[in-house]
Amino acid sequence: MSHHPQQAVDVRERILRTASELFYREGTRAVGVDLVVAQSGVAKTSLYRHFPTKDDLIREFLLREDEDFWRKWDEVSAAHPRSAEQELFAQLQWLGDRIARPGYRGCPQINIAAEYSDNNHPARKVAVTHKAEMRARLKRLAKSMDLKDPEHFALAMGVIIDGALSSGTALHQKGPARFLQSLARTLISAQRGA
Amino acid sequence: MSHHPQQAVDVRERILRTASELFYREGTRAVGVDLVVAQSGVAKTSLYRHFPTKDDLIREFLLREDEDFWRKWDEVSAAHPRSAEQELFAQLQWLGDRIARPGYRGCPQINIAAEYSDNNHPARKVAVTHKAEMRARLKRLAKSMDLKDPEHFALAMGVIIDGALSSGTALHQKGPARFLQSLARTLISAQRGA
DNA sequence: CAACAATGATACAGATCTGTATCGCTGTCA
DNA sequence: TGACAGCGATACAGATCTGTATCATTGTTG
Repeated sequence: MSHHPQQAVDVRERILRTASELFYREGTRAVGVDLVVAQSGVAKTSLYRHFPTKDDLIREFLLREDEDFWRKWDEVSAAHPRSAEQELFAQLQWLGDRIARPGYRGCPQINIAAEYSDNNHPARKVAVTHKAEMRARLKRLAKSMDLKDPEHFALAMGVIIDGALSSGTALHQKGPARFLQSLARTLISAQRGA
Repeated sequence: MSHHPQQAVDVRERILRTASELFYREGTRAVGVDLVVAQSGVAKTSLYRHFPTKDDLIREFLLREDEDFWRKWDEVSAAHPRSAEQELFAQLQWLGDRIARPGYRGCPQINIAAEYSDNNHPARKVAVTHKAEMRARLKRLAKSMDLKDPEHFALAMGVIIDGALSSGTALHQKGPARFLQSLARTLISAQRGA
């Protein structure tokens, strides 16, 4: 804690940042530790001092993604304390924007699940937890909106979000980003009307 | 053609079958050609005689997936000549069943896109074509159903299908399979009512 | 039977990948 | 000043991966 020299966290942080960018852009299996070392400008020894194995580094990469994702989510949530419906559309707004960004290359969690078939891979567990957290939050929002079946709404909305995130602009063209809110509107009115 | 000994197509077929199963189950980057050779019981030389590079083999794997997928689709389509709506629900039925199958490990096309970032990878092009074909067929169905905006329906339905296919039962539990038809019903009635 | 085409078996080249071992340097702090 | 912790640099071990070279074997076909 306070005994750690400042240099230490800088090196660790630089490695994780560089690795995260490369892992997301190229895929974790396509990026070797030597490339991470070269790009981050640290010694290979330092990488293995902070991350025992490459799998640990990959896991930390996904954990960082998780933190950033929910931090953003919480910010947006805090900005819409009145209406859960308004919050949902605001969440879908920045999700759509993210998908439409130039460097977007799919959902990190889904990509990891595609790269590693083993359910016991440490990074895969992080991915599973992420999706469960998403469903829990969607369910909470559905309850606040007084929808008839919050569980059903959360699962359906989760599928829609995954579909938009999964391939993004790569397999689809500009499509997914614009349809998130449209689909949510349809789902909501279906659970209100009749 | 008629000059080819029968053995030739058998060997090629055995290689492709084995590779396809391994590639889908473990991921293409996780499976080496040596494993394909060992599992299929052929000589390594034979593999490289029929497939110049591993990327070619991966591409053929996705092409085969494509063939099987649309053959199944066409069969179901032929079984429902009267109502486009009935056909759509039948298509979503077997898609849902496929997702719920024990060995299901995501959408092959999305998985390939996750594994290879290069847009010029031969297998990726097959994946992009596959998704475009899916949208085209959905749009045709939407037109037959006399929906207001077939293009919008096709894109939205495509996102939903991708979401259900992408992570399947791995990141979600039993969810996606059951919601395909439910979501389609909601979408359709939204484009009919009012 | 003889020519030939396809396969099998094996060894190997060359690259790449994860992880380790070793040593020297530097800044901190008692 | 002197012990020490963290980092950098380099070399390397050991495994794995794609792709090739070589040669024997088999089955078909004229």
